[in-house]
Amino acid sequence: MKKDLLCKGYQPHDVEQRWYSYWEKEKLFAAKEHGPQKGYSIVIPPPNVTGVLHMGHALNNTLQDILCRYRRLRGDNVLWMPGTDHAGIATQNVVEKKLAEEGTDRHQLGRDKFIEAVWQWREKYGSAIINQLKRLGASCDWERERFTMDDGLSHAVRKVFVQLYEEGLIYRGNYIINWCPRCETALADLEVEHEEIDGNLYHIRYPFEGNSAGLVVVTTRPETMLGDTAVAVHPDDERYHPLPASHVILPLMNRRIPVIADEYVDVSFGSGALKVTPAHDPNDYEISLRHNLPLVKVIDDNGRMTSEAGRFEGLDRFECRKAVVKALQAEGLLEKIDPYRHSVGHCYRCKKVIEPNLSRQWFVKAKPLAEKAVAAVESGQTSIVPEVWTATYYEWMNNIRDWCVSRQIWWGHRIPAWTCEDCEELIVAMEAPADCPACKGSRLTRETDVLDTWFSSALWPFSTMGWPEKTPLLKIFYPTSVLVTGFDILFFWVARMMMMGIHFMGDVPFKDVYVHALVRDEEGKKMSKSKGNVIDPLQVIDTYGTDAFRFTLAAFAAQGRDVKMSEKRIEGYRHFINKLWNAARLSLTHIQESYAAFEAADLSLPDRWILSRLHHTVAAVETALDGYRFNDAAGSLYNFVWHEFCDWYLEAAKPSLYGNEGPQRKQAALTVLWRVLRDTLILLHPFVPFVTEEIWHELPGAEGSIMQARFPSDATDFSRISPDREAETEMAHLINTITGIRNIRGEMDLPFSRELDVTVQSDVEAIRSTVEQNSDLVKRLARLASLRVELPGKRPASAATTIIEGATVIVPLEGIIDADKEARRLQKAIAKVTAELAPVVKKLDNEGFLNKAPREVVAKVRAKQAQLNEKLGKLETTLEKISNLAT
RNA sequence: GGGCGGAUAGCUCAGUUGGGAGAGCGUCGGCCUUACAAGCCGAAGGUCACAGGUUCAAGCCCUGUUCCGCCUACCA
Repeated sequence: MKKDLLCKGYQPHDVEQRWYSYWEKEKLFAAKEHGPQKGYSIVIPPPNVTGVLHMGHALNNTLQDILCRYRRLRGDNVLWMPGTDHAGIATQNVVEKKLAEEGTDRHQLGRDKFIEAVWQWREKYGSAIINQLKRLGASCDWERERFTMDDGLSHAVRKVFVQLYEEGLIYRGNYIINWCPRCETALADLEVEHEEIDGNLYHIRYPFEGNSAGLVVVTTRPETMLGDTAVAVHPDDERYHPLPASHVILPLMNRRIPVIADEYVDVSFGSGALKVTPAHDPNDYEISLRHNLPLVKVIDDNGRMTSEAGRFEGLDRFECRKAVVKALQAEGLLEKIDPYRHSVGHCYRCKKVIEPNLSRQWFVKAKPLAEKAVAAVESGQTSIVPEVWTATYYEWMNNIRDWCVSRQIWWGHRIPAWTCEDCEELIVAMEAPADCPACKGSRLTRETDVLDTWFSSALWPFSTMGWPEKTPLLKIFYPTSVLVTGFDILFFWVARMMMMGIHFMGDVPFKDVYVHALVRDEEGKKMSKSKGNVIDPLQVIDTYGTDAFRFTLAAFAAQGRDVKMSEKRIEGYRHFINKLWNAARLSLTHIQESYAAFEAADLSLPDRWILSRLHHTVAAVETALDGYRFNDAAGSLYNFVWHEFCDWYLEAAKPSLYGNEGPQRKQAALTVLWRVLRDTLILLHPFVPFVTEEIWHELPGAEGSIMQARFPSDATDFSRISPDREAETEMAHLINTITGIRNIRGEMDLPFSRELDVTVQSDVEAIRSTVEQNSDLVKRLARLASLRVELPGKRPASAATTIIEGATVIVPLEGIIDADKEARRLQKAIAKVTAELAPVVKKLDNEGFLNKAPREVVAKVRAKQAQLNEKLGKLETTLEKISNLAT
């Protein structure tokens, strides 16, 4: 026995480090670029370079790793493509914060220097999350690690941009977009988080010219009134028939603005009169186009009031709101303020209130791309699992709007567009043009905007594989086998990858999309730093070990339900790892070599039984993983290892293993034990890679890494293990007998140290012979002095009795048992059987059931009735006997 | 406003074509039985949210209600 396994408890720390470096050194994660094997590929959802590993990453990457390790065991050529995302806004924010601490900012540095600083930051901190993924055991092909800003991917981004522009699928224009005054950039609609906020509805009177009456408009953002260029009413609104006046005077600004009629106005809201601020509201902007209204921009890109805001110039937008309200009150034009709960958009990066703002931006025309992406799912080229998400996917895709892809930040892929200073020609090209193709002028200025981060990640499945080159990787691994992701980025990322993949590769980016749940805290709340309910995966790994953590994640990853995580649950699965460890310790004290084949004739009933159970477990794990039912796979393994292998098989096999039954039996038991342990380790390896690798190297005959093993059902010797129904039935008889005796022990307070004499009576030949042939086993596991097996007949009056299927277990306890107590025990059992019998009888009394239910169902219920009746009869007889003794 | 999901044992949750209500943790009782006290053996505990319907049969299918949660939306 090796020294590592002397430890009574599994110690994960050095084990994890040791084997991870071994795997890397041996290049066991590497995908092959040629060879006969089937390709299986996953691209990692690239974490932000600024990121630190959180529970979401842990779940996401554990599931991917399980799939990759499983497919390797199945003999596939696996590519798990790793990498990180440059995360434009997030990274820029981090570096800007750092600059602020150093007393400078990006404007002082200038664009080039700033970008250099970001790259430096990335060199220094960008690999943090990669190392954290390694601690999780992630078996990515690290030598292929990519970054969305590296040369190859940047080239792909430019290529895609230029082609889309040339195809008319990218355009530039002035529109109202979501502007974050904090980040000083435009955002896509998706990047705005709406939140219900308690605000106010301000009713403001706009007087007519030379007439104080005027119209009342309502708004939640009074500061925008400074930019109003009209008031609109609905053309069918009779209250305003005919229009009361052609113009009103905009308060505070004393601007004369028209009253117009537009069908957009909702007559039921407020007074039915709508203030129109074209530069700061998307709907108002649309109205302004229809009526040729001027645009007045009163809020600048920093959220401060512009010179167009008159005396409010320079005020912050929220300060201005207060000032405007105060000024209106002073002039008696503020009719009232009602509390009003409404939804307000916030920046998904910095959480500040976004401002709809008019500016010139670049857009992707999404509709034509989305249509094909919808068709691909409808036709089944890509399946979304669980299926409920397909509806959400369709819903969004079918209502998709153009995607604003330009960002006014510095860190990102700079848009490959140039404007000619002389003739204003717009040139979009892969490389900087030498001169203007229209006027031959040489004064060209490059677009300063960069692209949305999600633009480059939309290309991830093919850009990481070397596109636009025709690489072997693309040939073997595109489309990828599955994308594993959380539903929170279904639109941000998955949908856009679908669009880009289909458009540029002519094929979907993945065959399956497995959408997993979110990890929440134990109360079901989203984990967040501000709530303080965050569990740090790295700390969990330190405390409980990676394997325990991974198994917990897998066991709770049921489809369609969030994972509620608590340390207590992880602790429970640590016990499981330890159980496995100790089962291996026991096994390895006996196993001396690899035992290739077993002689069927030498196998005991428990031997045959555990091999049969192993067969079923292999099938269950396979089915579960093929259907992304990780919790089912984990559950099957947990039950097999703990309750079948440890609780029954190992206990049953001990005498054989210790040689008490002769060398032949010992050899047979060792052969089975070796085989079951080996296959169990392989089955478990995708879930708990470290402990299985550690044990593997102690297992005689196990060559190399467990990663190179073959999955049991694919192994050439697996056919010798087959389901054995006879063994399962016979073993059930033994388990029933032993459990029956233990039950009596427990309920009659008979300590384990007290050996009992037991009689088993049965009129079923098969049961009698099974129990008889395995009487040593029953005696040992039930702790008996003697065991008699006989036909039903006489029995001692003073005894405790348990009725099991097909037999009666009798524990004579002359002078020791309490007759009253036994009577109560029997009465309880009778009550239980009676309760079970009721619905069965009811069914059989029902003619409809007898006529219409399938024959086998009726037969099953009849058998159940017979069995329960027999049990009930026996219990009643026994009770009668004992009652005669009771006082 | 639109859409989706959830409600099963004290807690957290499984339950895949409708035919036996399950697990883990917790609780209670008993065990130092030569791998494991991070353990072993046993027990208790549920009108499957509520009200109807379909069916011979409903946790599962249909309708409605209540309570949570999430996504989505340009009514100021």
